[in-house]
Amino acid sequence: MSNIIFHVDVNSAYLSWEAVHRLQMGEEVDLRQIPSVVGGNEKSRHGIVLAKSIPAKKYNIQTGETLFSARLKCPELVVAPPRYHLYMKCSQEMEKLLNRYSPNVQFYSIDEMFLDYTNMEKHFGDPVSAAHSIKNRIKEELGFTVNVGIGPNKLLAKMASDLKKPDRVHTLFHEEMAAKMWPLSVDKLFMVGSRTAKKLKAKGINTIGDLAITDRSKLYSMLKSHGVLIHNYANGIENSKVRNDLMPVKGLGNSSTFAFDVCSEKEALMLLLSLTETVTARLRRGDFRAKVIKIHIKDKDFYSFSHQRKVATAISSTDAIYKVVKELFLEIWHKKPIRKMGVALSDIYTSDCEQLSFWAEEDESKRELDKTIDNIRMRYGSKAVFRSCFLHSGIKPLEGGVIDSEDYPMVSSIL
DNA sequence: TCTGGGGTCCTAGGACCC
DNA sequence: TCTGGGGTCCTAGGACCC
Repeated sequence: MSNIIFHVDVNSAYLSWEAVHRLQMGEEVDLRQIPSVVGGNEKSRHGIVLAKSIPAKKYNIQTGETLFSARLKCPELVVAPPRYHLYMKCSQEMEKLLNRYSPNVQFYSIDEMFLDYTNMEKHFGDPVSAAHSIKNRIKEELGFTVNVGIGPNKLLAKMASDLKKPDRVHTLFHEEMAAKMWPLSVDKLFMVGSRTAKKLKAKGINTIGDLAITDRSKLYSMLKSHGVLIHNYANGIENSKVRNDLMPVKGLGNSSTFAFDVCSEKEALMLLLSLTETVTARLRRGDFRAKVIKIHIKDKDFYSFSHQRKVATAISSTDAIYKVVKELFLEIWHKKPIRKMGVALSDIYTSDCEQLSFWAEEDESKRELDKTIDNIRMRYGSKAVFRSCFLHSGIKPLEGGVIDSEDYPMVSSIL
């Protein structure tokens, strides 16, 4: 008995959601019909394309490129600032709608979901009809279009949803691979990015079909385990389950690109403290502790480097983690102006299975204080309490995280 | 007014142990 | 005397995804 998996992919997600919202707000022009993008704030150095309309795509505007370069391609380009909270809401509404078609819906990303349609025919008909029903209901009830890909596993369903866009249903079963997937350029395959594609093409492997018939041992010697993975994918082999439970947290981090390069140690440390506050609050919110603390820095020339340390006991307090963050920073920073910094935590443990240790108690009183502060922030807002060192510093006490358009980070100088 | 943020997984190489 | 081999753990960096 074979599985039927759907992959639902919102067409130009951020841009579609922005367009729908603006129409609802009474705006006349539909962003989807004109060359437009959702893009970050250039003054705060977040000026990249986050999503593009289909007319913008005709100008060869790419997701991730700078707004500066996008405007060179299309001077009349309309740029809309992002509204992440709105997009989260749209995503949740779509998930709710999909849950009416199957109890097993996996939230894969803000704009992509898998739905296990196996054994659902008796309720909603054959897969293609059900997919059309889903697609059309999303359009009618929520106002945006999606592609639905249907396949025997998640990989082929995802590849199917990526075929022709927008507002389409495609199937991609094993017997259809030769016609629908193998002629595509190898970089269209999930998990073949630009680096791998370049290596493959250098060896004359240009299409997914070429990859499918390449000798596995050759791919292994070229790309190690990743070579075997993409060889399987090129042949439609993938068997992970659609899972609607939450994935266990492996690590979490927050980073920020600053509006100005940071040159002083004092300012850098304050920003790191601010990032530490943000990420540790998230850690504690999940009732987690971490053993590995990592910082990463991107300097003014875009050169990136990182430094990490594993501590003996899993910790979660702002102070204990910041102490390590500070050490790490002082060990690697060589005075070069900083564009971006991040703090990331991994090797995560849940508090309930804590191995009690003599040293863990050091963190206990701090943790109580943090808990109190976390609760105040949750109840009265993130600005209700903050460390006095941030007062008049020009630095946000909680740096990092997604930034909505009305909430620009403003880091000038502490002097 | 040029280049985001949040993730996961893998590998190379060094330290260290027996 | 002149250079093992296996194993684990750790760090830094890089690949990929959205």
